[in-house]
Amino acid sequence: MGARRGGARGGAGPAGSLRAARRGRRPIQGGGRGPASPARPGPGPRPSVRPRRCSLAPGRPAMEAERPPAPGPGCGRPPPRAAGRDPAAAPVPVSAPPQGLPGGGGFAGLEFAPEPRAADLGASGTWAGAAGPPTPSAHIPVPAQRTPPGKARLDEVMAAAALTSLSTSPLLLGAPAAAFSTEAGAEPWKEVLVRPPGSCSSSSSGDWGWDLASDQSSPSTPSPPLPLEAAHFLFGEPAPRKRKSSAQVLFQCLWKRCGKVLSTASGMQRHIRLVHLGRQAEAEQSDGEEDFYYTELDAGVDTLTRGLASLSPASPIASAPPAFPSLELPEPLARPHVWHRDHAYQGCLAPVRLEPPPTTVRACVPALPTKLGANPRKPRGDAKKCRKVYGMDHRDLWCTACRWKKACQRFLD
DNA sequence: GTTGCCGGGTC
DNA sequence: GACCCGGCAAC
Repeated sequence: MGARRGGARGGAGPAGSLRAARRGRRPIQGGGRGPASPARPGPGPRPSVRPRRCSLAPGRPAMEAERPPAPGPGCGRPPPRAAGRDPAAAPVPVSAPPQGLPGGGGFAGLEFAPEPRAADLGASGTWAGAAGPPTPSAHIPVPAQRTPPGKARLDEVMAAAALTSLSTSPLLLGAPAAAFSTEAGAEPWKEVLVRPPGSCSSSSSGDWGWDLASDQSSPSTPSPPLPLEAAHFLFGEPAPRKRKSSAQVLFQCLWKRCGKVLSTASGMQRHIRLVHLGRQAEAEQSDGEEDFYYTELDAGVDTLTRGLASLSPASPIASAPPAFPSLELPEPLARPHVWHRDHAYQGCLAPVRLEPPPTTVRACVPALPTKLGANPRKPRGDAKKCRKVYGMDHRDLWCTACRWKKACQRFLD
């Protein structure tokens, strides 16, 4: 390290030479400093905005590795991996798992994936019974042997109930099948998240939501489709993990006594703008600086998630959310990760998400009264930073702020 | 010793 | 404003 610095500035002789030294270091910026910075696009001018890969989950694999076994009696299906090795399921052909949803968790533990694909499954004969065609069950062909015999009935009933409720849900009726297709090349979350910034202006088309706070007082609100997650809350069940690929990102308003949940960031911003900021929808271009307080409730679990409990009390973020009215998400779902776009560093915001360019989505709470000045220096976050995650060797993967030795913008605390 | 990042400098 | 880094404090 010292050597590096020495080269940089230590020999600072006359300004000219120093400047020359710096110039010489320029190409380094990408990583010349480190031993490797292979993938630099070119010697051209430094791009102000660099293509960023999705860094949602630097540690994701680990996360998946430690995914807990499917809990409880609700669905006694063993995890897919185990299924392959289960001697009882030995005769199952290799092509078996349509259940091969990674993580096996399915949507809130309800394994409806097989249902829309019943035809395919039938063709490939992958039903665990394997003895014959899918059983002419009342509603859906539930894999019989996947569960202990005693629980099969319960599963069937639950699956039927779930599907019944699902089939009546406007959301799901309207949702493309891709939303629940497995891999199929479709990444449904993209469709949800990567919406053209302007597209949200066309009425309230895609934005459904409900107001947690006002629900109790304003019965006129059309009851939204009950998300499975919510169903699990209501029923007091621990919500199993959602499938990652279908991770449904919700956005919850953090304004006091609001708690509104919307499905899109743009919708949430519009909600905040209209309801809380009192702006008209067209005002989004107004000053380019707006404060939104909302958090993302994401079923996708990543290592950045630490839950609300782990927020340091000194953290402004911790004090930001006024209240989560009644929404007590199980830890893996409550994702305090909030968006922050920083003008200065073009800090990475979580990739893959498009937001109205001129607005600033903030996690910090400049407008709310906070204990300012208590700590001149921000307490060090315990999140992994770019340096730690990517290492010095991949400095070009760091967020800009990290490269500039500023507060990391990618792994917010 | 390492790491995050503030403060301040250069361009 | 973008970029960079010395140096400090937290770990």
